[in-house]
Amino acid sequence: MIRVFIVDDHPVVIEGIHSLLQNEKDIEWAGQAMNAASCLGFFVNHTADVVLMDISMPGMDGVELCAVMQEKYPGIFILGLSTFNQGLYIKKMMENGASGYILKNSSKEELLKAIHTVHDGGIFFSGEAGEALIAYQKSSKAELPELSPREKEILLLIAEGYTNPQIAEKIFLSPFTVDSHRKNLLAKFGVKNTAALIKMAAQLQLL
Amino acid sequence: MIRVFIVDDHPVVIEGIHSLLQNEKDIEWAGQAMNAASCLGFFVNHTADVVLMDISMPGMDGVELCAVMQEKYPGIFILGLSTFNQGLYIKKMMENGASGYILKNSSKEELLKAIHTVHDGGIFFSGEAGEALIAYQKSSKAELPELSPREKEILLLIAEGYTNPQIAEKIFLSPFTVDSHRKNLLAKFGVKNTAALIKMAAQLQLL
DNA sequence: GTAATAATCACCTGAAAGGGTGATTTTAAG
DNA sequence: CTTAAAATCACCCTTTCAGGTGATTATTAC
Repeated sequence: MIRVFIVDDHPVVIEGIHSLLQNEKDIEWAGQAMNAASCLGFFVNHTADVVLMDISMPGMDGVELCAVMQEKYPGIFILGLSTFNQGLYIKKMMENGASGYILKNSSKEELLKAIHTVHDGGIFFSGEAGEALIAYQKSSKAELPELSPREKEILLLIAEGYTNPQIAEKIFLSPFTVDSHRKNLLAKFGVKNTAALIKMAAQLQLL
Repeated sequence: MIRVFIVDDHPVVIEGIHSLLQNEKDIEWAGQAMNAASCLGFFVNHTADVVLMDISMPGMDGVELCAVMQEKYPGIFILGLSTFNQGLYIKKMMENGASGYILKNSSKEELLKAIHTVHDGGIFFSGEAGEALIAYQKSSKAELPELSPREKEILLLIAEGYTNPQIAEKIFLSPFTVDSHRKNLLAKFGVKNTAALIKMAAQLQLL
C-alpha cells in the first residue's frame, strides 16, 4: 500500500488526481495541501510514502519545499508535478532530491507508473519531461552563470535599455568599468552580443 | 440544466473538473476533448451550453479555438481556463469572444458561479484573473505590437544574436532592408535599443 | 597572510547599431 | 481598380558596442 500525498495550489488538480487514484487498490490517499506551509504542517504528525509536488506555488515553491522535505524526511519520495515542461525546473527539482518528474498532461497509466517507480526507489521521467530536460541541457550549457552583484545590477540596467554611459552616470562609475562588466557578462553567458545576452537572461528568469 | 463541455490537454484537469461537477444537479457533462481538433469534431454532431477551454494546448491554442467556435456556434458560451494568470492571454481570449476567465486554482464554488454567470449571459472573472488583467493593462501599455511575418522572423534572428549583415546573408536580403526592419521593430515596441527590444519580446512571449 | 575573486579604471580599433529621410515594388483587401 | 500595408533597398552621420590587453584596489575565503 502506497500512501500518496499531494501538494498543489490548484483544487482542480488535487481533485483530478484524487479521482484518478481513488480506485487503485494499492494506493492510499494520505492527504493534501495547497501550499508549502500546510504541507510541512501535515508531516509533523503524519507521513506518506510518495509526495506529488507542484513546482509553482504561491509562497515557497516546489523547488525549495523539495529541499526542505528531503532534509527533514529523507525516506519520502518526491515526484515533481507541473503543467510546464521547463528543463530548468526539472533540473532544479532533481538537484534538490526529487525522484522524478511528471507533467500534468500525463495519462492515468503514466501517473501510476511514476508513483510505483518512485516508490520502488527508481527515477521516473514522463516522456515529455525527459525531452524537455534533454532539450534544455542541449540548448543551453546555460548552467546559469554565477553573476556578481554588480553584474546582476548592470544586467538589469542593460535590459532596461540604458547604454554604458547612461549606466555609468546612474550608478556613479566610469563608463570603462561598466563596459568591463558588460563584457564579462557576455563572456559568462557565452554569447557575443547584447541581444543574445538579454534573451538568455530572460529565459533564465534573471530579469 | 447546463450542458458543460471541456477542452484541456491535461487529463488530470478534465478528471478534476468532472469530479467537482458530477454531483451538481443542474449541470450535465456534455463531453470532453484534449485538443482543438477533437473539440471541433465533437460539435459537428453535438452541442453544449458552456465550454471550459484551456488557453494553452498543443496545436491550435485556446485563443484561436475560441475565435473559431464563436464564429461557428455563436450561441455557446466560452469560459477561459488556465493555470497562468497572464493578463495578455485573458485579454486575447476576451477579444475572441470568451465570456469569462477562471484560473484553475479556483475553488469549486467559484467554478460553479462562473459557469452559472456565463450561462446566464454574464461576464465572469475570477478574482486573480481580473487583477492580472488590470495589472497587465497598467504595467504595459505594451499592447503587443502587430508585427508583420518578416518582422517576427527578423526579431527571432536578432534574439539569436545574429547581426544585421549575418541576417541579411541568412535570408537573402540587403543589409539595408534588415536594418529597416530592425528600426521598425524598435519603433513598434517603443524602445530605443536592442536590449530593451529583446526584453520586451521575451516578456510578451514572442521568443 | 596570501590567494582568489570582484570591482574598478583605461585605451585602441573596427564593427554594429541607431536616427533620419526617402524611395520603389509586391501583396492583400476593399 | 485603388488604397493601404508590407517588404524591399539606399545613404548620411553619430553613438554604442565588442574584442583585445593590461592594470590597481578592495574583499573574501582558506
